[in-house]
Amino acid sequence: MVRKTREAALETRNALLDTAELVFSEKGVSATTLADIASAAGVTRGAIYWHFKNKADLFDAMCDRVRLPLEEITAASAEDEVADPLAALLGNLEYLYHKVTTDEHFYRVFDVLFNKCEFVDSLGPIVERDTRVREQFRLRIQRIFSNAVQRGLLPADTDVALVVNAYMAYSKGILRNWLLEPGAFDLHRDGTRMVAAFMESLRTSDAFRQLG
Amino acid sequence: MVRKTREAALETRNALLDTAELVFSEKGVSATTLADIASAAGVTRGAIYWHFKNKADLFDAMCDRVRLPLEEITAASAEDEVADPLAALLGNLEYLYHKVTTDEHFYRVFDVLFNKCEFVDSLGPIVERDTRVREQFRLRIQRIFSNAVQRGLLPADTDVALVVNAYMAYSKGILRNWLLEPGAFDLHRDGTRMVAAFMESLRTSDAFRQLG
DNA sequence: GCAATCATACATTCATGTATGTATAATCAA
DNA sequence: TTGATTATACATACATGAATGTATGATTGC
Repeated sequence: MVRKTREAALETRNALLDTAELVFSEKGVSATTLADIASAAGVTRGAIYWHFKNKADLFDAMCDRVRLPLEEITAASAEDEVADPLAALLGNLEYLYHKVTTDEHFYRVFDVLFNKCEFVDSLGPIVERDTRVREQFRLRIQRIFSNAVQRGLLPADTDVALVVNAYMAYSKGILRNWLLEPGAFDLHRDGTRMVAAFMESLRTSDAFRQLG
Repeated sequence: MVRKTREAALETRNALLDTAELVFSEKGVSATTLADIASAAGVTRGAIYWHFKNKADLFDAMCDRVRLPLEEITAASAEDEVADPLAALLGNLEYLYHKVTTDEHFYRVFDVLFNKCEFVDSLGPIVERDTRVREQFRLRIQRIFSNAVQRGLLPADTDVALVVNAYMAYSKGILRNWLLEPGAFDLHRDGTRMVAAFMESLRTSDAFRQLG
């Protein structure tokens, strides 16, 4: 019983990635063996080694299925020309929160990335790319808030660097805590409320002004 | 060359825990072998198996050196009798941020706990206890904010549950992001500013009021 | 016929746990 | 005080299992 059509091969590849999400989420990345994934997917390790180089490569491919559509979304949001950059940023985040709550792939992959794997060099070039992605993300957020200051949406003496770090910590912390306890609150509704309050406080609170 | 005095034995035990912090932080918990820790500490695995049952037990003891003094601090803050519970909470968090930036043990253990280990059952009863600690923590935060509402420090229609989740996500996200990039901002100064702005926004923002 | 898509079999490495050895400190008897 | 005894604090050696990577085999589409 050996599948041969290219369609069927892609099917098993996707099934392997689906299963990897599940097993990684349950047992953690480093604790799961390739035999675990293979048996859970109803195949043997031979199938895995045919489609992927090793566990790191499989992990990488699993992340790509989430990262690629996510990059399209954030890239699609025209950053400089938009009238209200803060509202656009909040809208993007709201979409992410919505995606994580409704798309099981997003949910599991983020769960694995945040709580079920160790960000050390053993994962190969994954950590490096994550660092680069984070730098890109930081620059993008920085531009958005600077843009908001220039447009008068935020006070002129806003401490943009502080705001950027606060936003990254808050938005990520909300997602991360929800993944740990999905029943604690409604990520889409309440997460958006939290960040909306944060956006509001940028205008009202003196704590975000530059230190004299 | 075999040490024998109880003093020397405690010395090697502490040295093992110190080394475990370093190696765990560098290679991740599951990727480090007991031989790694032993050789880095200048002993053999025999020393580890004498002082600890296995890697999970060693990990547990490493966490205890941080958890125990931390519990003393939070327990020492009288919760119900304090005049301004929000200020006391902020003070506690500021102390934690201060500790993490100045005490290398706190820094490394939190780094390991947040970014260098997988919270799965393979760590034994550690995950269960972490869940219990989180529940206790949630209850404590809940009491603090409810107390603040009753004392009129926060609006009467404050959505306490939402505030609790927001505080936990924010305060933890700040710490976690700083651990990933310690150079991004000053945790003690800026982290406190961020949470102070959050506390302020609880009074001013409508987003934290209960939904009609 | 060949090449793709797996399954199977095998060799290697490696971490763990335990068993044993050993030298010294602590304890105690005389 | 001293010598013998015992438990301590490790080091060393060994057995086991398990995961990996690869090599090879088998089957089928093209």
